[in-house]
Amino acid sequence: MAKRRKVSNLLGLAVLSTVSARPMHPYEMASLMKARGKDHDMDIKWGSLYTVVRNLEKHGFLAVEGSVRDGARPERTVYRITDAGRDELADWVRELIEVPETEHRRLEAGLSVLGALGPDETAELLSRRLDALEKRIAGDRAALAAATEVPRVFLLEAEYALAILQAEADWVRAFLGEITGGTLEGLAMWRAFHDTGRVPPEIAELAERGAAES
Amino acid sequence: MAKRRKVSNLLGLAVLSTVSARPMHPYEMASLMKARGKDHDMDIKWGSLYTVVRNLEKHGFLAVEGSVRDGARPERTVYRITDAGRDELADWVRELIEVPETEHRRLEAGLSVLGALGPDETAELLSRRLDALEKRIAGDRAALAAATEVPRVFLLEAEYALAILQAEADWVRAFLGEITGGTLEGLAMWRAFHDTGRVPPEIAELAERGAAES
DNA sequence: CTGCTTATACTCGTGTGCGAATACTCGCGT
DNA sequence: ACGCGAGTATTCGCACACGAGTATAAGCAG
Repeated sequence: MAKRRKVSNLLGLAVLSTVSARPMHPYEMASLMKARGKDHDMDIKWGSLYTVVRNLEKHGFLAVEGSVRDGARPERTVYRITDAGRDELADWVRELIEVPETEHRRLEAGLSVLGALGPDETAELLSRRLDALEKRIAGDRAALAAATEVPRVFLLEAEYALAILQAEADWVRAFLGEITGGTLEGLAMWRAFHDTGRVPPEIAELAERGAAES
Repeated sequence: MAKRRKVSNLLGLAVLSTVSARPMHPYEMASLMKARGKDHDMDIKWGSLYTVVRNLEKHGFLAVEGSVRDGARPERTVYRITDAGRDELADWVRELIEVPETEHRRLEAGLSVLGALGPDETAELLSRRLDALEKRIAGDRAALAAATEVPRVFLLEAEYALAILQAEADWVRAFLGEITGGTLEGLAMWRAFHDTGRVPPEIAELAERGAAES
């Protein structure tokens, strides 16, 4: 059980990584993150940024370098990373890389309550999802291909995200095929349940047991 | 921009889906969810349960059916779903199925700050991750295969989760191969950066640009 | 040089997620 | 007949996330 982080918001990881280059003030961190596509994988919430920075400081991962007054601008507090901060950063990355998360995918949640929808509507929705997915995949793939001058080491996240997106699209396509093709086992039951609100009781019980794994 | 839900915690979705069968009190909902593998995809936080139920009630998706005193037990409040609740449930599922989420994967975050680790350590960590992933996949696959009496319609989430897990494992395996095989473009640079903390400045700039997609 | 927009830089307040504590009851072993 | 652990059912309170608001400065159009 990975010990709970003092600061658990992943924005904190991005902050640590960003200030590890040189001391800077919060707004600059955010700008830098935004400049590289960081906001793409992990969108930056302004409200959280300052809270997170303050917490990182409280736990000794950041220290106040000083504060700069630039003309009449509001005073900006400049932070630098501490040794503890570097350790935390490394340790955090290690955990993220080593331990496969128990992901909570939204589609998974949706699929688990599909009873609320009928098969026909589901098929319709899934086909829209598939369209969106395919557009996104095409766009991302093009962007990746266009970045020829950038060494691949810097594009790993994007490649990984693309692979997962692709797997999702494949799964959705296959499932959609089974609904429209009528080959899905239990399709009739699903339709009946949606129309009448009833499910054969012995089946209901099976469903309870069914998902209770390992 | 999918309109923000009044109650955004996905636990609320599970609650709505569970009480849609018949009125019940919060603890019973949780037990039911736990009984089917719901806690597997979406682990139930006791603290959140009562908050979420109260919020669902506040927004008119649940209504108090009454309260039952069973012997000397503390009084239990029984909730039933309202029409608005059924609408919300259906609408929510529609959104989850139709709209591909901007997922925030933890591995993605890790990969984006890999600079903090060297290639060798990364390879080591990834190979551990791969082991864990493969064990999990084997286990899930076996559980799925063992549930022959359960119609597939009830096992969709598990199948989907498995497909994604498999894609992750594949990607990790390929990436790991590139590190250990030395075929990863920019590997030398990565190693140099980790050892010396320096990166050729023109490359640094490229990296900034690189990830800034569409 | 005046008024508008956009960027800079941050603070505040609200809601809520959730760990931990509480308290009572039932069944089982001894 | 009694103590104890497991199950039942819920409350509390803190810390955190983050939307929305604030205020000033720079750029630029007319």
